[in-house]
Amino acid sequence: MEVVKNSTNHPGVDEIYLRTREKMPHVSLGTVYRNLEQLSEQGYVQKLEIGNEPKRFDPNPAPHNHFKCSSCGAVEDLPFVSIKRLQSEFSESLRGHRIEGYQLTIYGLCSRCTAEQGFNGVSNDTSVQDEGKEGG
Amino acid sequence: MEVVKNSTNHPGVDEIYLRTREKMPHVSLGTVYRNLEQLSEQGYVQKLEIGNEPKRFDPNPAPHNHFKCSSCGAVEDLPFVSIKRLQSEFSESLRGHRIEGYQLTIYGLCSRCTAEQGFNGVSNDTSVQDEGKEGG
DNA sequence: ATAGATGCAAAGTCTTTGCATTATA
DNA sequence: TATAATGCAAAGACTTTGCATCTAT
Repeated sequence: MEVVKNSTNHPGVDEIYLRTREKMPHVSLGTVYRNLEQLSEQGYVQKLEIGNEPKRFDPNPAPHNHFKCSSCGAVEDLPFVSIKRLQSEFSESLRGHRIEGYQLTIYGLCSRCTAEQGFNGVSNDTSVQDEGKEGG
Repeated sequence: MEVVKNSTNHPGVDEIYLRTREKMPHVSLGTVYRNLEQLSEQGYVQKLEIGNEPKRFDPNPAPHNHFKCSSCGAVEDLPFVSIKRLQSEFSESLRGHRIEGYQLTIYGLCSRCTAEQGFNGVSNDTSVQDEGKEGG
């Protein structure tokens, strides 16, 4: 089972199921769910919950962040940001709280989709919307 | 319908359904889902997708972040962080990407639960785990 | 033989949808 | 009357679970 997750990017259960069946043609969905759950509990893989999409699994169990392309759907890894830094960002709001972790997903177009859609060649440092705009 | 969301914190569909029924005893779940969907599309409320929990709705439609208490389940609001700042954090990884938005949820114990559980009186600036530890 | 893993399908949770009915302009 | 919203229940997507069977010790 573990080989399946080590071989791909951020597959969903359905993809893992199909890939597993290529090697074990009569494996069942239930088994895939059960094993994936177990593997993530044991820290071999990381369960990803992005929006309300079906779960994905990340072969990298270390905490890190993600970028989700809203065009092609690809999920990329982003580095982990120090919780201390995060906390200083929200120090007023989080006074008295005990922070255990966080989940950050940035949405947008990946570099390939950005290029394809040809937004006047904008790139990372000019394409950012002004904050407070894109939520409404 | 809108009064329901303005009256509470971050209710789930089930809670909104129950509250609505107090005033409109024969409203149906389907109607609640339909109207909530519509209200969030129109920007009156904000749809919240935290982990793989059932959807919640936030009366505040402006983009902002959230803190989820892993003990009592409460969801608190956190201020919005400039996308520009976020981006500078990940400038290397996001080169060429077009950023549209992000979703950040911090997990932990809210101040009430922290106090109740009495973790040696730790507070916001000493309770943080060292980064890279809490994920496994 | 025993303990655990698996296949299969049923069940569960949350959400969406079809359609006749009801309310509103 | 025409248009849109609603109730109700069925259906849908994703996930979990029960149980008999199979595997490995």
